[in-house]
Amino acid sequence: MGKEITARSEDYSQWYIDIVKKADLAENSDVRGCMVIKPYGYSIWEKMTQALDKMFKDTGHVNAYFPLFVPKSFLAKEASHVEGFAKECAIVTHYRLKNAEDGSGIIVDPEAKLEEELIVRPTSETVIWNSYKKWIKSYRDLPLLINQWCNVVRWEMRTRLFLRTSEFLWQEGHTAHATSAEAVQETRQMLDVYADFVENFMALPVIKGKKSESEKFPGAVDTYCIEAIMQDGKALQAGTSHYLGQNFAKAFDVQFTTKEGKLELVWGTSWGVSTRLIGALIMAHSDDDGLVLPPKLAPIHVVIVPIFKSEEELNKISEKANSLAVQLRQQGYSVKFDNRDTQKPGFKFAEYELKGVPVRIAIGPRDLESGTVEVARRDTKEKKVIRMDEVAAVIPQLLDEIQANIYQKALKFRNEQTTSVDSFEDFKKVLDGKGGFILAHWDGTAETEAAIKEETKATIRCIPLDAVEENGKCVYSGKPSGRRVLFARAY
RNA sequence: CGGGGUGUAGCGUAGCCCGGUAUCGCGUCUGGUUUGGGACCAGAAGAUCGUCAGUUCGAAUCUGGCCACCCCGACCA
Repeated sequence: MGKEITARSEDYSQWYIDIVKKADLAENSDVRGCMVIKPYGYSIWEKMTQALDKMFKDTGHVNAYFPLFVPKSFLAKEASHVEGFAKECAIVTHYRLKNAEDGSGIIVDPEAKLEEELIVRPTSETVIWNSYKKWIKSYRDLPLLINQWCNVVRWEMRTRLFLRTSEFLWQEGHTAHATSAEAVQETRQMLDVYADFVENFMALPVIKGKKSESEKFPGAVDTYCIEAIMQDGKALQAGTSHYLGQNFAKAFDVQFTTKEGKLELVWGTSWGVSTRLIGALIMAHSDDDGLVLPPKLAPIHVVIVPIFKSEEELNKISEKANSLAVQLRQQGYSVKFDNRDTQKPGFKFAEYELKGVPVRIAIGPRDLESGTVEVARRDTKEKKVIRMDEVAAVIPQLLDEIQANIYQKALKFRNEQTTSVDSFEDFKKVLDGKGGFILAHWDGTAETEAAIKEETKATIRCIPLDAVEENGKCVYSGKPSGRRVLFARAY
């Protein structure tokens, strides 16, 4: 770890990059704005995708795959959608290279210009709704509940590992329904699925809410989101679920025949989460010794580190370690026995702490004599010696405890970092002081929202779904407001 | 695209003001001693100093062009 750089220091962003690199999760690619996700980082993504995919299937969705390329004309069909993405598109204009006539190397063959340019998908609404037009004819074809795991490209000006890269991995659900009510319900259901995942797997509390008009997804009628808080007090949008109304059905002319024989436009939703969640996981839980992974997403639950002087000693320890590993694996845990003789135990301890492995078991000569092991937990750094025959019973309990503890710690932090303010003075004071979430009254206008953003860099993260109705005055304009909304500076 | 900055070994850097073929740390390799919290000692390998041109007997250092990257803004999961 950097000497003076800590989870709360001003150089938080450097601290974050340090953790990503030292835990061996990812690195910047030589390709502009792109990221190489290394095996350990990818294994965390796999844990996430497995859990999410199961949740999607459990709510009736199926997976499919649609093309990477979006014809320019598709994108243009929904006016606000193009407008929203136009500034960050990668565009394919040619389909062939050739040797330059002057021998200067390989060039784009000017004769191989595409009739119509292809956009590398920034999101797939348009390609998918183009298919839906062909697939949906009758009420019997609805609802259509499809998810796709893929990569998308958004040509961002400035990028940051996991949080914002030109290309990223994600999941995008696209559904079509016969009624508005059903589509709204789907939108809300998937928001709940995301909140459930982030809270129960990532151990990160979130606030569910609705985006303001200016923050909503281009092409959506309503955008719902979950907002989490990071250790530096900034907010991070962890997932979004959009109610599309009939916007894309109109744009792609997707109509169905109702039971009554009438022709109607279908109602849509879309929802997604990305590899950004890995960034959230790091920024929410890591400490100055590295990553802290919640057990439910840890690629390795338990690492066993032998402490030995001779090969003979290692053999004796291996026997015990392997039998422990077998027991734990039978219970469904992922166990690594690190018997390398090229690194010392102290080095291994530090390395697995960097990687956030929740539980470490050390076995040395002393333990062989007394029939014990040393168990250390990553979240609190506590160590205790237990009998070897207790391991199979103690570890599952300990992992559950760690999962719960990490969540509680994050929840406590979130609560401490949430402040209600009633004046713009306090608003600015809190923002520049402790930061975090601010609950304040807002008059509901885009002008006020923009003015606050201009003056403070804080944005309306969401209008919380559980906001209590209370009469108040907008902190900026003094006009009446019926509820508090959530402000913060955000990633 | 505006404002600022930086390019020196696999990584991080010193040297640049005031020209004389490059410093230190990490890592790597070899040998030995070590091994219950990131080992130590000794040795070795590894850099046409981003790039092109200019000034000069001589350029990492001075001058100019180009390229790349980073930071701050605008944009964003």
